[in-house]
Amino acid sequence: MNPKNQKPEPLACDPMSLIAIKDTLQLLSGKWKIQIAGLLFRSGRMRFMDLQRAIDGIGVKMLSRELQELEENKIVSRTVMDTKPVTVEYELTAHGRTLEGVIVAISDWGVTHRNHLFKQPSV
Amino acid sequence: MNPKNQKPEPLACDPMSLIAIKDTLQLLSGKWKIQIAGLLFRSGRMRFMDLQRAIDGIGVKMLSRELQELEENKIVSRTVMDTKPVTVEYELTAHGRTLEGVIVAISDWGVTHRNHLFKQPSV
DNA sequence: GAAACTAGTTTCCTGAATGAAAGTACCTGA
DNA sequence: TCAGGTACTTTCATTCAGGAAACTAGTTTC
Repeated sequence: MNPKNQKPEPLACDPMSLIAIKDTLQLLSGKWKIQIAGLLFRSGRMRFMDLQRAIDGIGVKMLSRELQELEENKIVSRTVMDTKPVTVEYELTAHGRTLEGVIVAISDWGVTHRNHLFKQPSV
Repeated sequence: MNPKNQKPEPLACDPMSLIAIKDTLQLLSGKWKIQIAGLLFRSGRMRFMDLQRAIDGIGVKMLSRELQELEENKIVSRTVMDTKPVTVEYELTAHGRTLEGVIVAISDWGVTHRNHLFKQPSV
């Protein structure tokens, strides 16, 4: 009945913190969400096109989609401005701003350990 | 010559911190690396099968591959023990332990904001 | 009326990520 | 010698993330 290969029961020790990590990662999944949040954290409100210009390599589709998901999860708020032509501004919600610790930790680690990254490149 | 759709030049303001975020995320990319690092951070040395048992849902292939990538990037060390049958132990390197801030920030945020997660579920 | 700006959505496509299962290899105890 | 444990690797299949380009839609400027 048991297949030959390993299919272990999870250990009783599945610590809360592992589940918490999983939750957070799921919320911030994808290539761009943390970058978007980090940018909004530093820059405050930003418009759609400015976000695209600031985030190297992102296309409109992914930006649109990631913003939608962040909005659904109350990380980012979306405000349609009464301008001609309409512009839309995005910013972190109060809840989104609680990600400060995560954003700063990730950013700081990247800065500090740049030399060590990716098998210690010749940079 | 310019296609009709938007393909903006990146803004001059492409802050160091955004690049740093990108770097860190690339290093920790994939579904499992941060979970693995978080587990090793809490538990110290662990063997292959114990890691699999502790991480809900991971299969042998992914565990093997993620560990290899973490090892290549000097986050995790791999030690073959002189036992019968051979066992292999993994632990964070000194460099891997500098991820503490990242791991703790992500874990803490998940714990604190569990109620807010995923559109404020009925949990 | 054509071009260009705003902010998207939709369609189509590709490559990467992931997973299940089987195979490799070695050793131990019944 | 056969089941079962260790630790993987390989193969095959599938799903999904991501990207390019076209398209919608309203407004403004030339």
